[in-house]
Amino acid sequence: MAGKLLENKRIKMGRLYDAAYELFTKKGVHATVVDDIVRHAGVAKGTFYLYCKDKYDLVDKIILRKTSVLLNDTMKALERRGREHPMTFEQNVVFFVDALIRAFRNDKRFLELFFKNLSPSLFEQLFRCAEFENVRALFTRNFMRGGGTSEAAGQRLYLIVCMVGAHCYSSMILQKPYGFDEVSPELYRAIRRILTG
Amino acid sequence: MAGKLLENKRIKMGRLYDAAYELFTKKGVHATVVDDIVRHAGVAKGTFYLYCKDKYDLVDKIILRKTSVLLNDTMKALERRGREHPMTFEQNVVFFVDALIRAFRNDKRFLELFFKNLSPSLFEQLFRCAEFENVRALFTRNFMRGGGTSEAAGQRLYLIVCMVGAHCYSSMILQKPYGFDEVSPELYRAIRRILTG
Amino acid sequence: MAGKLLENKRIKMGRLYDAAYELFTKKGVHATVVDDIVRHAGVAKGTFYLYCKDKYDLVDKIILRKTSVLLNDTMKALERRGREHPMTFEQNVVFFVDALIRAFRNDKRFLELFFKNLSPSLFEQLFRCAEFENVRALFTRNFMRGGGTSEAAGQRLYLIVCMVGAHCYSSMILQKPYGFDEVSPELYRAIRRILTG
Amino acid sequence: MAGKLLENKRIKMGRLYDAAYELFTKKGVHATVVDDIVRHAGVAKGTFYLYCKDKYDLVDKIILRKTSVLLNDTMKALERRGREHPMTFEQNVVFFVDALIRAFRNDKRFLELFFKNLSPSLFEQLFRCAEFENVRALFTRNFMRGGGTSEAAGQRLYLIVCMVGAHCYSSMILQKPYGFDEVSPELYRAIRRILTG
DNA sequence: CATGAATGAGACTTCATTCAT
DNA sequence: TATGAATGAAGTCTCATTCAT
Repeated sequence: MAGKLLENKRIKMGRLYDAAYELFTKKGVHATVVDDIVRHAGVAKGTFYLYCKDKYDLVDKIILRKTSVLLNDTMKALERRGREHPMTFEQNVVFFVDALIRAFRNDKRFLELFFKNLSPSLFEQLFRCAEFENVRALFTRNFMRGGGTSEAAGQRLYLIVCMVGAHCYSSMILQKPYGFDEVSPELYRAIRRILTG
Repeated sequence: MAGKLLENKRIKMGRLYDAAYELFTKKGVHATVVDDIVRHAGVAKGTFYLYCKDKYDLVDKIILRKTSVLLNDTMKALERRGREHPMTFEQNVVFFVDALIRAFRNDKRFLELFFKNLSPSLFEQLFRCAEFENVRALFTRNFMRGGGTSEAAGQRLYLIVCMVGAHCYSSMILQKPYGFDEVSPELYRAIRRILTG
Repeated sequence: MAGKLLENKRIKMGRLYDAAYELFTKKGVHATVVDDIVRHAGVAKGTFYLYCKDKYDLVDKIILRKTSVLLNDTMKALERRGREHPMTFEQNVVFFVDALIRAFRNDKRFLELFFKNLSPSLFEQLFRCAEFENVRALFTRNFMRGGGTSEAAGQRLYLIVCMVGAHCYSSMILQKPYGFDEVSPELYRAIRRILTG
Repeated sequence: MAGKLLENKRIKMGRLYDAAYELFTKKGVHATVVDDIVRHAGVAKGTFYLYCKDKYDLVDKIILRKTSVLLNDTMKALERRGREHPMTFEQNVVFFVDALIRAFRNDKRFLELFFKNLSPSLFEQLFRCAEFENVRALFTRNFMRGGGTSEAAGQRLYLIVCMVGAHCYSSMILQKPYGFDEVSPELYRAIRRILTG
């Protein structure tokens, strides 16, 4: 019995997530009204509030889930690759950055949703999630093998993520002042220069 | 006469800008309603729509004006300083980055307003404004003196701005994963590494 | 259960209709604001828009309903009367005209609301409604018994309605150039002259 | 000097009348905003209120002027015709009705403006205007020559005007339930039947 | 007289949220 | 749990009218 109810609940949530994701990325969060979401999800309006505090809570939940999956997939790919060809820290970072860039290119609407809705509370949750912790641990381990400190590892990775993230957003969403590919040589050069020496 | 009317118009606009800026940065754009703005500005609601298409138009106008002023001030300071102590490209960039960081630190709420409301159309306008053009021209000139190409100059400066901007936002607004000062040594190191070699 | 909800819905609609009718006829449509209507009906503003597209949609709905009821009542009275005393076509028309005039006299404000808000779309709906069809059918039947064509029946009835309607409006609302009763002898004479011969 | 100023005033008024007439008949009175009128007339908004109490006052003025001109022209034509071929009362009425119908057919938008904006105050003014008085006097004179009373003359003419006016409005504007021409034979028959016997 | 920027009441509408069923 | 009608605060925007210039 309980299993059936729980299953039902998962289905409803899933329908809400999918409908909301579709609408948020297509029309933006502000322009998407709860009515749209429940109509597309095929549930009643009251049901929405059974599962989410409000519309913005749902945005956070969606970003969090999507991001976890993205990080997890990338980590798995990184490990698979690492087992076949042992990689340096630098190679690791480049592989990781490439994976993120590819993910964003394939889903620019998610890129936009992500950056437009970063809030302290969401950021907080992101940093607490297990997937993120795994990523950080891996890079720190690798970096320290090369003689660096754990702090430097984290910070350099962080600065690179800042640079790459902002560049993705700027070039893919705002489409100014450079196209993404145009800057690629200088971007990879900058990444290497930050990591080495 | 006409002078008085024009003066009056400038005053009204100014009051609207100031009130809106105060409210947008304090409560956020979404939570600020036009009624608040006009009440604080001491003008009638109709007057608001005499000057702006809507609330979001006013956000853009405010960011545009604030940014122009910021760039302009920084340029002037840079020139003043340059006349006293001739500087290399690297020193120029560091001076400029410092000025922006300082501005953001002094007004974190503007930092937040800025990054939360970057839209393609606003970005477009920013890049067309004269102040921005001046900045780009100066750096390109300086960089080329050191033997680099105009393209490399623009792109490196752009990547640095991406990195610094995202770091400011992340550390000052989201306050994760690092505090601003904590990362400073690595940040300046990264800037130098990107610019040189 | 559903019955209770449906019942509730009918009550809300009814309260809106009654409040709006009262206000429209008292202050005019233009001067009646939706806020007034919902305040008098004791429902929320949102509820108003649950039932009507806008204020003018409600005007149409009210006129349509009132008119249907009026026609229906008159038809029933006509039939009752006809069963007791078989009537000629002419007597039928006079009976009908009398009923309409009496209705308008008793509710001059409805008369005004009706004529001030006749629009092509409302007229269209009026002509499609079942009650109207019944009236037309009855008269045509009666008229043809006297040897006339269906076309002549409809058109003569129509011209009489034009004359009587305009006279009611003119004399009762505009109160110029004649009072209603003053013209009555000539009016009934004109009706008989149009119908006969 | 004074002449020049007066002349100027007449020009302004004329421009306002023309612009307003155009807009009122094209978009309706409600949808026409004072801004539209003054923009089309090429005068300032304040000027509008120098000449009219408000928008509805201007509607009345326009209808009054147009109607006077229409009545006047028709009277003149009637007299011209009467001098050539002496006419009976019945011929007079038919000539007059024909002229009105023709005028409405040529300018259906005026027909609509006229009937949608008949108000007690406007009606009052219409009946006081000299042109209207002339029409009434002429018909009464003619009718009394045939032995009728002045009252009957006025009332029969009035009932005919009611019938014809309502029929024009209904057939030309609402376009229901009959087209204008369809009913013409019955209409003229009804007019004759009302007038004679 | 002429102007048009400023006014501000108030129009219409939306939509997140609640709650009786 | 699930529903969806009802809510009403809050939203954006209009436009007739005024008044300082």
